[in-house]
Amino acid sequence: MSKRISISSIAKDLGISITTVSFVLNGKAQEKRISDKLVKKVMDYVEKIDYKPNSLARSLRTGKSNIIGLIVEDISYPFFAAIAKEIEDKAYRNGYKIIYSSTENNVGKTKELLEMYKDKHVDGYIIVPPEGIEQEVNALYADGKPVVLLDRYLDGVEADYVTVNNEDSVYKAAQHLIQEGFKNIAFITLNSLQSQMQDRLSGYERAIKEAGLIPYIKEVSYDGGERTKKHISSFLQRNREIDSIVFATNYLCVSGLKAIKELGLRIPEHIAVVSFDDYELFEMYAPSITSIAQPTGAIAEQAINMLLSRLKKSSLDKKKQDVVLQTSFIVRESSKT
Amino acid sequence: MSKRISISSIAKDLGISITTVSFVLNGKAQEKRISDKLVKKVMDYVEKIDYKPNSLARSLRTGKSNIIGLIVEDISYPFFAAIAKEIEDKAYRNGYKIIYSSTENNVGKTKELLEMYKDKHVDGYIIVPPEGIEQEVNALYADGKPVVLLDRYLDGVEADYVTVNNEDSVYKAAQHLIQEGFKNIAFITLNSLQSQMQDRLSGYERAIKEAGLIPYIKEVSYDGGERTKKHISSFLQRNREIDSIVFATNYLCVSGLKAIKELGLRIPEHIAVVSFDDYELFEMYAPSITSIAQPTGAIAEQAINMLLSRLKKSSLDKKKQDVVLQTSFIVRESSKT
DNA sequence: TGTTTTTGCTAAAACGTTTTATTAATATTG
DNA sequence: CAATATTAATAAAACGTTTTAGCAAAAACA
Repeated sequence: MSKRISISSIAKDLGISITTVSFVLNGKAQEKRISDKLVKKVMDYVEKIDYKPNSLARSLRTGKSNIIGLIVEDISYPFFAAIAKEIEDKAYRNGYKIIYSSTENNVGKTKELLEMYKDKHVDGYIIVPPEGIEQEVNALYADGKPVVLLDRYLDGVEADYVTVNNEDSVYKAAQHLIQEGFKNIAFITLNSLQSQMQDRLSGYERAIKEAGLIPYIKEVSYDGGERTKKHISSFLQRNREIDSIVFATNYLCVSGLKAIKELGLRIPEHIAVVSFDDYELFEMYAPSITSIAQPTGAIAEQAINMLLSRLKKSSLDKKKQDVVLQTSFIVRESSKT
Repeated sequence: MSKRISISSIAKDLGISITTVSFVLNGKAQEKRISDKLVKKVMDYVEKIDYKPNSLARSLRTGKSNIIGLIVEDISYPFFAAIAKEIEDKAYRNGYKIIYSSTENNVGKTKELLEMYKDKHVDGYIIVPPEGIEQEVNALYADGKPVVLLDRYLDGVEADYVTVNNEDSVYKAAQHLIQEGFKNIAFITLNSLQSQMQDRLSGYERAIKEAGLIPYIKEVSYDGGERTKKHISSFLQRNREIDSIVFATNYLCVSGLKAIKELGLRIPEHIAVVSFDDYELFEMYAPSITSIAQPTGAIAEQAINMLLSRLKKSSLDKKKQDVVLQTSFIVRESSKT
């Protein structure tokens, strides 16, 4: 086993000082007036022995880790997995690595995660925030760590945001159903106070109100399957006049589709369906399901770009940015008369 | 801004030595014979000021980072996303964090990733290895870093493995089709030399040979959509006698389903379908698709357990372990006559 | 009592960098 | 020619830990 190679072993081998080696390695040769000859000597040697600086030592000294913390609700949801992929890819190309975690919308777990991330001296954060984490996020900001929030809004938090036009998207989706002639349009959503859910609900309510229709709102909790399906099923049975549904998320819609199938209802003849958040399944399903598609690529790109630019200039002075991206409405068979 | 709090500031505040504080903090008070009184004093103070050790400094000194590197093919594939979630969860509960990356089966990128991970002093690795990375993986092992390989096998590599019974699963799937009376059974796979793909192919070939049938093997490359579909489509058109297909992966099957639909063929009347790797879509599709389900939870759990146990005892002496988990065969409508 | 053991604690080195302050040598100026 | 400015390089401190080796006092022993 060869002796551990370090900046000081290089200095010794070359008969020069550690400082000089460090300057050369950090591209400060010009600024610090190291002679070209010496620069070349160092570079050649470093090349030859394939020296790689120890990033831990560097981080300890500089306080920068070149790590970005990514905190999403659940990395196994297609939406977040897709975003994670894009973010990782771009971060990697900029010399950053990603540490990720899933919050499962649990505030306690999220707080612990933030502790651990801080401890690892993460340089910046991309967070899909659960409710109740406002203080901690503000603390990060106060600590000079850039934060970009994703997917949802947090009141009274000084951070950059990337969201989509939730209200308007659902408004338009409901309008589409109205135009197609549906009269009793239901909205099935999570029992959650998260901003994106509230906004989607508002969009529905606005469209229904404008059209002078009766709102049918059902809030369910998502448990990954059976119970959610049951709740939707009994809701539909108790309100047989419902002729169409807007689902607030794609997994709720999947549960809904199962419920509808079990009830023996046909889409769209008996009941029309529109879902927020597109999903491969919706394209393939028979009938195919109309949906509101979020631009995952653009969301991820915006988020990582905003974070990287903050990291570059440590420009916490710049005013906070809100970016609202546009969804696209994909009309398929499930909503046409 | 309060002065940065460290082990030495604590020592100073308490009028004792750094060493003592460190010993107490690391639970070595007993061993090092620090008096109970002093231990309590330190602990109380640490509690009061909510001191958290700087993990960078600790890592620099100890060479341990408490970070696990997770390298998968593509974090946005449901299979890998599901595994990532489980691994992250368990690692987190054991005080480890996960850094992840996607290789996209690119050897060059993977090598770079391993460089970066080494640089970050990652303690252990869970890798879904692309072909051609054998040397680098062996180097990790030689370096004393535990490695667990996932999903596929690498010849001549000293590492723990977690895989599934690929050969046998496909053998049984083909047998199932044979028993259902299908005669011209095709196998559509990736043009890849990866072990899991080769094993799946072998299983198909064995079943076909045993039954004295003609093999129909089509290797395609996966491009995420259109071209793959076209290739499958033209393959089916050129071989109209084919009455059933086994797909080697779920995304190939999705492309296949699109091709089949476009050709106007009905499942299973005109053509039966079985896919490797279950997918939510298969359960919901009309007709529902028979599939070979991988136990993602068990795979992830095995992998992280094996890695954690190696990390605990740094027991590189222990012989390498191969764990082969069993898939389950889910018969649905697409393969029944 | 004098010697050895045990107890309780600590000094200082090491991990591998970055960066500030400084020095010595050379070049430029008045 | 002496004084000043520039060039080229370096010593040493700092980042915050862990850990080896050792020391002084108290206790146990002969």
